[in-house]
Amino acid sequence: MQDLLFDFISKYISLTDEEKNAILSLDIFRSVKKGTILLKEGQKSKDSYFVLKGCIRTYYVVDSEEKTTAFYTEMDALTPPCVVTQTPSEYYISCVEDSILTVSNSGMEVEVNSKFPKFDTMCKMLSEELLAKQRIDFDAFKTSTPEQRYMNLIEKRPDLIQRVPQYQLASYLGIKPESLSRLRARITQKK
Amino acid sequence: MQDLLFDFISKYISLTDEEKNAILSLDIFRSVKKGTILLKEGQKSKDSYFVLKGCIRTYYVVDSEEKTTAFYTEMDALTPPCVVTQTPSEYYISCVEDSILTVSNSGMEVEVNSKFPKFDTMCKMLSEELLAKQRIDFDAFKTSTPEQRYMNLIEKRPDLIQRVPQYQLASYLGIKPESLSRLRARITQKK
DNA sequence: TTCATTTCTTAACTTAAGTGAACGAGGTGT
DNA sequence: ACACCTCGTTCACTTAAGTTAAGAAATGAA
Repeated sequence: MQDLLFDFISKYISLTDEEKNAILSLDIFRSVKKGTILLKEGQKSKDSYFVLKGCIRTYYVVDSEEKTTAFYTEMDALTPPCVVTQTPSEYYISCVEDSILTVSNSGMEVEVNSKFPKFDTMCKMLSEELLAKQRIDFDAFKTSTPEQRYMNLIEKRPDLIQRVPQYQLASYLGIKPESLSRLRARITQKK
Repeated sequence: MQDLLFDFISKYISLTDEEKNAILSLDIFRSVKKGTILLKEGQKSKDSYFVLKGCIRTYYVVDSEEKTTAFYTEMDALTPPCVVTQTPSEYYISCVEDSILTVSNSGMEVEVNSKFPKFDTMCKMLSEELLAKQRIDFDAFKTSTPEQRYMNLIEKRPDLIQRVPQYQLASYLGIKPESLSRLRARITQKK
């Protein structure tokens, strides 16, 4: 399981065995059950996550209704905005499936970064890459209809449609579950 | 005008006079006329922008129709995704108003970063902050209606409504100009 | 200023999403 | 087996956005 993490890191920087051991000694691997809530609205947190296996989601509760805004699956990294801004969280994070994650707090990051400066370089590369990716996603969302967004999802992340409940997918697409249901019926009709 | 840039930088790191001079010697300040196109679809580019004064926008052309996805105004930084991914640009960048920008290419960044490592630290902080901010914006967009998005815009960036044409605002809000017109009429009605 | 072009608004009509309600399938726990 | 609950689908109805077209207002250039 560690190898998944090191393979990921190796796309950005190369690590010596010493550095790998330093990371392993931090004891950051966590196994979490489906349904576990990792972060609640209003909580403060310094934890960042990296998904080795499984799926976690972020959602807001508005008028006692869940609004799912993102899914993080294998090899996805998540640093909640509240960690960056040092304010209480606006949203929840919960496990969609039984998952294996790494959980690292910002204190650990500072420590590792001061020992191994190239770690800082990786963080910079990673966040620049994620910023660009997220920009592309946001733009695609803005410029397309719910139906196009769904088609795009089938193309880009077909696994999500299988592993995630419809009502969570619906708000991820910016619509209500009933609309997603109709939209799906419309599409199968066309074919 | 330089002071605006240095004030911005001072929020992240402190610069010596030597460092400031190194930046100034790069000759990165540019004055651009309204309507100037800074980047075209299909072009490759290594340029990042920082807006000192004025406003620039990014837009896609889909079915010969402009789809504006973002506005960058005073103290906003923009590194186009194509610079990060090293692929041809998917979108255009153009000047909404006569503007003063800094334009820096990734080569210059590498050079400055190797001389002054703390510059790297700033880039990391900045992109992490922007990633978090953009995540918040994206989530707010997904979880709200066009009308709520417009109200949110009045609240958060009232200047945009004054300085940007309606048809550009419309696609920024994910709707057609006619819908924005109706939506506005609906709101003034209510009051 | 005048003319031409672009931008914004209005209107009528079409299409799709929101809403409220009902139903059935599948799962859970007792 | 039973009741219970969640989830997905369907329906009828409402509301708002997309579309097409026309005209008014603003802008910019000659």
